[in-house]
Amino acid sequence: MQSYTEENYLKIIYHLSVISNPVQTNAIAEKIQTKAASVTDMLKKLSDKELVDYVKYQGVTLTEKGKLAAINIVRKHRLWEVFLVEKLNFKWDEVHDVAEELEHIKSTLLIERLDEFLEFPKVDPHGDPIPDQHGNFAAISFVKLNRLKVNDKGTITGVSEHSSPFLKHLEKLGLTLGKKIEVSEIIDFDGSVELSIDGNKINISREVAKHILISK
Amino acid sequence: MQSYTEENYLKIIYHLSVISNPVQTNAIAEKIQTKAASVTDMLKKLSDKELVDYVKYQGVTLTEKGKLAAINIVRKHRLWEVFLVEKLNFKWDEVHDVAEELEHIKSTLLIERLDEFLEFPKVDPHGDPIPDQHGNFAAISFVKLNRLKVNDKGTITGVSEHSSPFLKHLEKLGLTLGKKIEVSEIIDFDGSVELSIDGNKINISREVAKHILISK
DNA sequence: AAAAATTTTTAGATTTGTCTAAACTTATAA
DNA sequence: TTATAAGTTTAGACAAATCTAAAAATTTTT
Repeated sequence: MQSYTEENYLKIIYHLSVISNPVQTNAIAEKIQTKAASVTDMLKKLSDKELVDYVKYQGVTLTEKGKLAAINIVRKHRLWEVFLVEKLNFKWDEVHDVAEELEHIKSTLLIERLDEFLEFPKVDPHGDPIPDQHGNFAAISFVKLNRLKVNDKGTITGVSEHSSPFLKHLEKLGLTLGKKIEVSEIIDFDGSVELSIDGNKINISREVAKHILISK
Repeated sequence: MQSYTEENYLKIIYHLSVISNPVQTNAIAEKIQTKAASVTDMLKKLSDKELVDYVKYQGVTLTEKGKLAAINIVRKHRLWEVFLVEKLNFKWDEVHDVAEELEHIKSTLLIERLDEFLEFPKVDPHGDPIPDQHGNFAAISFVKLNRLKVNDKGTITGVSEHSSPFLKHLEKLGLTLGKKIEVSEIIDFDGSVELSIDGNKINISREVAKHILISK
């Protein structure tokens, strides 16, 4: 069994390893809001427990065991987010911190019953896929909104940025999951994108477009 | 704000202080599964934070601030228990350990929304009252089943023992919350009680009867 | 390929909560 | 009222997770 802190490290390493593998000490330190020296200490510990493969100065990779543990935490986090939004009327920008705590509750029965109660959701309120008990994800295909061409259509199915200000901004613009959009113009000057949504036209910056995931 | 451990101490002191006040070091040590020396250390810390009044060798009492903190944890514990039983189909003997973890999740919004979602329950699955946001309990009156006389009638409204074996035993006998019972005989020899319940007659030991709470 | 910059690790200290063993208080009994 | 027992506290140590400062390794630049 892992401690609360160990679980957080595993989860962060998991998320970072999607971007680049092996994961660097400093990258972990930044995400976990701690110092590189503390990360080194923890990596040794996780390595002793065979949750990560760690080579001094070279970074870490999750072992199969570590990866399973990490995915399990991600599963719990995302199920709790669904619960908060669907059952307790939280907004999608309010769920992260609470789910961050709830994800560490240790009870297999609890999480399986919660999954059932929520009717086995496949994605969380940000469109991220929820792995099943065995750690398998349903394949979800999407493109970033900034990659679309003029006249391309699609549905908003996710976001790649989870900060509250960003999510509130999208909410205000009506850019929520499930909404259908069409690209009406791409402004050369700044790369910003003009969209049709709900019959209106709105302009969003390239920076915002980058973090909106679209499926056909 | 209190740590996870501090919260546990406050909760235990609260429960013990109902039985005898001030609360003794050893009583806490036993409940919290630790050594008296560790308790002494923690009492000093809680005293520094003005959560308890602590006099060396004399025991502790919760301050108003400590009592509010403790009741808030009890509130969260009991609301989560209701959630587990009502929404996730946990049995009443399965909820304690999970609620023990859930009670430490820090989010006022979460707990107020949960309360609303559960439609403001007044009691938990064991019949214990759930304090409101301000720490007020609804008055619940009851007598212990072993105090009833022959022909006395009443409804099971609570239990004063929360162990899984005890609760499973009651469940097997059909002695669950809300059930109406009538005392048909009290056996002098061992103090055991014969009850009518659902048209059947059953015999329960005095020890079991002591922990069943009855209201008229 | 040596110098400079960046990244990472080590060494030693700190905090929280725990422990054992010994010392001290209070309560009980002879 | 002294002796004994029970309960509590102190002193000193330890494990987990963190930190700072300095040393070491790696990468980048010149």
